[in-house]
Amino acid sequence: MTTSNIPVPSDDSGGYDPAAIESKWRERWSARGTNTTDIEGGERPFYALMMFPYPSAEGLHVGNLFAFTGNDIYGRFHRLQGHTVFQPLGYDAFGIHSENYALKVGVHPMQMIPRNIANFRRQLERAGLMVDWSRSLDTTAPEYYRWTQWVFLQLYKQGLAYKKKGAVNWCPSDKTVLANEQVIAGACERCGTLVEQRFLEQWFFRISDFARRLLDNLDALDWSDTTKTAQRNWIGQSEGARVAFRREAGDGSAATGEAIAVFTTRPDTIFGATYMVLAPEHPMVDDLTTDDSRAAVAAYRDASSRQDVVARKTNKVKTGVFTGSFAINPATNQPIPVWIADYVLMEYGTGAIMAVPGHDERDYEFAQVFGLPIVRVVAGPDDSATTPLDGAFTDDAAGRLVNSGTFDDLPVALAKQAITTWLAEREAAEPVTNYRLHDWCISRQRYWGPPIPIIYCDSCGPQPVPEADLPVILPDIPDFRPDDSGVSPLARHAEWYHVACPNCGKQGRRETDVSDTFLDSGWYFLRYPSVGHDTEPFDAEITRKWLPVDSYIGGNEHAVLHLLYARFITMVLHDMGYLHFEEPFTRFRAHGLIIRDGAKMSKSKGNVVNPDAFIEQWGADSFRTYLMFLGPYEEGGDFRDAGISGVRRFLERLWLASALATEAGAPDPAVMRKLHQTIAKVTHDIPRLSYNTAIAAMMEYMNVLRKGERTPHRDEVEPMVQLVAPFAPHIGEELWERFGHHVSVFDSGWPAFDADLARDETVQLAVQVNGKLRGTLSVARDITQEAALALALAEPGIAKHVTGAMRKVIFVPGRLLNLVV
RNA sequence: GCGUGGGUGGCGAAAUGGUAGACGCGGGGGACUUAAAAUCCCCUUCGGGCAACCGAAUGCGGGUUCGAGUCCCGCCCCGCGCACCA
Repeated sequence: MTTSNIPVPSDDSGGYDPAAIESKWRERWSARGTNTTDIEGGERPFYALMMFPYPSAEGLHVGNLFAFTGNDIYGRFHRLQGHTVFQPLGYDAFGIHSENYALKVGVHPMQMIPRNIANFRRQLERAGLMVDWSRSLDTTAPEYYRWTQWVFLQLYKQGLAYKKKGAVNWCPSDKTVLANEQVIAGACERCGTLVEQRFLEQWFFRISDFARRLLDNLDALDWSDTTKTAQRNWIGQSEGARVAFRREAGDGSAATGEAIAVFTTRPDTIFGATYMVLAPEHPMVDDLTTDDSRAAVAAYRDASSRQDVVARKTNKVKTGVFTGSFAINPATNQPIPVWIADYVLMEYGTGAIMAVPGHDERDYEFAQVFGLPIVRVVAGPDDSATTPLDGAFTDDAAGRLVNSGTFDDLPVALAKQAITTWLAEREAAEPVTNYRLHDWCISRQRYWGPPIPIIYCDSCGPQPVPEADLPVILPDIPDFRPDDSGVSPLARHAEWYHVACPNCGKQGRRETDVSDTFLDSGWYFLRYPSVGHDTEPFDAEITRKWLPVDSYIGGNEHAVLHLLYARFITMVLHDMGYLHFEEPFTRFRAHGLIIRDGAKMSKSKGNVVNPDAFIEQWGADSFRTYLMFLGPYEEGGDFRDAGISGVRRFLERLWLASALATEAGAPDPAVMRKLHQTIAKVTHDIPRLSYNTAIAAMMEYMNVLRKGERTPHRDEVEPMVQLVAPFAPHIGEELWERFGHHVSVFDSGWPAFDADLARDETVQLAVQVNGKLRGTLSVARDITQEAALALALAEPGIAKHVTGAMRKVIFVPGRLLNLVV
């Protein structure tokens, strides 16, 4: 029993019992359909999307709840502002995570995933999220992946899906394809064997065709700059030139026939290109290799193919071999040797480079190892043409050309253009924009994913599965373990694998690869509002009303790939006329990470927060509010178990104040002033996701409210219930009901801010002398400089610091007075 | 290496160029209680002082400004991402 200076109500309506009111409101919301969105009729639609979770067997992670709660507050706030808010949540349940876990514990994913989802659903419901569960989805359900396959077929139709050989990680001991995350420091995570590259025929999407658009559209999006920058870097645009190096004919002159194309961002350094390097996999290598070099080249290519695709270490010593052939430098007309080396990547540019050891660090290292000539063609401010190089000189901003014929003395920036133009006139170069972005490999030689809807026919070639035949059901096979064939386990199931060719009817074979999980998540936001429409992936009218997504919140780990893929899919569907927008997420914010007691949470450390236990002990409302209070939402925070008690105390005080609130008398103007200042602060902070400061402001208000031995007035408390509701929805509903309302607090509107009520009549004016604080004055808000100055000088504590004549007075009305002496 | 976000009390953190440390945890003291828990009140950046007060302080060194945690230049350290991208 409380013995506070606030008297206990005589008709004690009971203390705050989170367990009781939370289960009450869970049932109410479900029975009343409070969280079900009126998709067709709702006005001012607002689509508040959060990244869907992978339903792990361990259950909901506190990081998931942190993310979802932040989104929930944002969505509930918009609902209170009068929007019809749609806040769906589903499960990203296909993929390597589930499959690996299933393999480890020996439970089939088709049994495991539904169990996990049921557990997630239970935990999510306890968290009090305003999720419309009638429109959930599960990427592993045939009614969902039917349309994932449909998306693949649309790209195929557009010529944006194609097959080519691509590198995969191969463990020679386990004889299986490994995902990149299963390769640790170049070795198989299971057995430790060094991983090799293998080249398999795989499906790719031509996302690189969209590089320019994906880059340019970023400017107009309301995304955080860090996310935009991450995308820009990933797309990796660079301006440069494609330069053709003709092969040397044997007599020092250029041969006719196919030239070697290189991409360079430094055409200005071409006079310093003293050799060339091709990637070991470059298609011209065979042709360029002379008989004398054939054995060495073959050995080198073999060795480099054995390297894993993931971890090519930066600081290793450069290796390579001479092909025996020469090419002609189009600037100097001199023959230069053609080498192969694995520091040149086939995937970037043309797979071949002109090597300028004087001005590129990698080329310099290589030239040092193999004794190749190093020529200076750019001089810094203190260098001459003959200043020796003791490393690559790469400071191009300060450089001028030397040893470059008629281009000597030109600054680097001008020389880039001049030399490109000069070479172009001689048909040896053209300016090009190159992108780092590669095409998206969507093939997975795995079981747990949507089968790629293609049928191979010996007569007709690859044929798309007709849309009417979708979905291509993933069969329930007991042995889903990958084997040493290098193809998906699906290939072992003849009854599934053999199928009639949709074109000629003869026996064909199904594609046995499944698609990347990123394809599942590349379009799911289009599906949510149309869940239940079984004849189409998304309904045109609903999509026009609800999309693009108004607000998207998710983890930084998806800031690059997932968002890029989703943008790409959206762009393609837009171009095909299915969508009226080409950018799916109008606004995106990444939330931070939760750590615990200063360390990352991990099972091995045993410091993983179990949300169930905390909700059990403290209630979901306290747990949610604490998660939002422990740090800035976009940065994350440090979970300390003891910290939650402060938030719980805050909610207890609100409960008590509501129970005591009276309608007798009038509200206190000073309290009302603070209330309206709090309304302003919370209204300002929520859209900025500054939840921690919004909560702090509400706590501050509660501290003001309970000062003095007075019974709070209803008008002082009731709006607080609305402010708190997005954070602590159950107590929000309960107190709102106890104030006599019969509709949900979330349909009650947001408390109105009254600037007149909020205005302070007196302010604390800081008085500085030479910028040092020497006192404060309690003065009228609109005091003049003269009056403030007089008051300040009348204070002995201030006046004593004014030792000489005042040279200057700085006055910031209502804030500060600075006397400069 | 490149990119990116940070560095503020014992701890989590606040601060449109204008009173650094709001709010909360923890700690100390007190009230209530037979007692404890809960609750309430006061104190809590550091140094000096009985105190009024004085001085120092936002990773380090400079600069701009009447005034800098905030802006500029040069460093150091930590987290995250990418990693030979020509």
